[in-house]
Amino acid sequence: MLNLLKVAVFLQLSGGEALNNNPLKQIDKHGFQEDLIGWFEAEQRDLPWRKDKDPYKVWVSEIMLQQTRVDTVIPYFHRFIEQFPTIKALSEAEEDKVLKAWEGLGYYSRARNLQFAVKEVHEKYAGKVPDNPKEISTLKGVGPYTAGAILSIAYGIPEPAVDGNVMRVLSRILSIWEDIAKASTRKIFEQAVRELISHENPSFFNQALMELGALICTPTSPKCLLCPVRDHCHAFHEGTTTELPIKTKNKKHRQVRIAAAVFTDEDGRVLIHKRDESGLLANLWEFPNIEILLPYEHETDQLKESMIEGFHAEVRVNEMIGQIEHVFSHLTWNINAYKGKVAADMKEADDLKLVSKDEIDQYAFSVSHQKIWQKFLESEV
DNA sequence: AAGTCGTGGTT
DNA sequence: TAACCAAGACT
Repeated sequence: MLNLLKVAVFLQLSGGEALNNNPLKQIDKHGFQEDLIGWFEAEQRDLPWRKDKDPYKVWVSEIMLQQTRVDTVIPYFHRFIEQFPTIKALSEAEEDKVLKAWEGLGYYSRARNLQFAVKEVHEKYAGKVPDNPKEISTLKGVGPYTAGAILSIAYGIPEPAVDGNVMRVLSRILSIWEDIAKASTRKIFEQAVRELISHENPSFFNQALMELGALICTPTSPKCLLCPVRDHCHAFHEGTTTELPIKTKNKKHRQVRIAAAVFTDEDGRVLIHKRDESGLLANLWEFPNIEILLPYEHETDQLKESMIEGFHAEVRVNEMIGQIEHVFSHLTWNINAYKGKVAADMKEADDLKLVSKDEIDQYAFSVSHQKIWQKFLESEV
């Protein structure tokens, strides 16, 4: 017999109005769950973090996947788990090794927060990842999404895991016109998931919503004709799939002018500097550089002066080796890269080293500084 | 609430 | 090609 029980999904909209003043969305909850999970069982991608339910591996994958594409994460995940296979292994690793394993993946505080939290699990929780919302949410780097993802996927606990996919998919299915760019909107979708989630298989339910968003219910040109739950989709029936979700656009970011130099000594060793422990590219290595303020004059002199003030390093700045544009999320670096010379007897420190060219690849650099190094190598040919 | 925090792929 | 986007968290 068909189960045509309709379940009212009450949405607590922003503004705190009473529930019965809000739009009421009706959906065949069990039919939706079956269609969604059935599709996921048949069509899910074979991904390395889906081979078992090890909470540590689920955790690592979820951190890596934050704002990062699956195809990008896969090779990083393989290498990371090979190098740090357990909570104990990551707990005991040097931070520089962890950052090196994360090199190129971006959002580097994720790596440091992950290791910090893993140490806490190792010491405070005897190496067992917490299996409840309260404790797991206290871990550094584990926010509402990641907490729900680990709890549901690794432990089968019916907690919402609302990411951008889930908000896009459910905004269409339930016809929710709230602005998903607002932080407060996530709660509306969490409440919707709490009412819709399968208690028999919360893991597949959550993963299926995200998989559907990645493969079918895409931001542009959703493949509605292939969608396993289009019969349940309000936007499909109303013809509004291309209008949802509502997402206000962000304003354009600022430009920052940078002068950087690869300084070598008489032995060909290269001067590198470790960045501050907070802020942009925290604790990564870099080639000495400064931000150039208006009126953009004498930048090589400014760089030389700052090397003396900052490091007591006497340097000479020579020819430009390249101009690099590097785009971050919220700003763009316009880098003028030079090469130069530094005295071999310069005083080194924990955050300032002279290393041979062959040793460079042992240090973790951002992609922006890898581009500078590339220009230097080209200039040496 | 809004800005910070990376990178590479897509449109 | 410039803008947008991708399994967010932190301040």
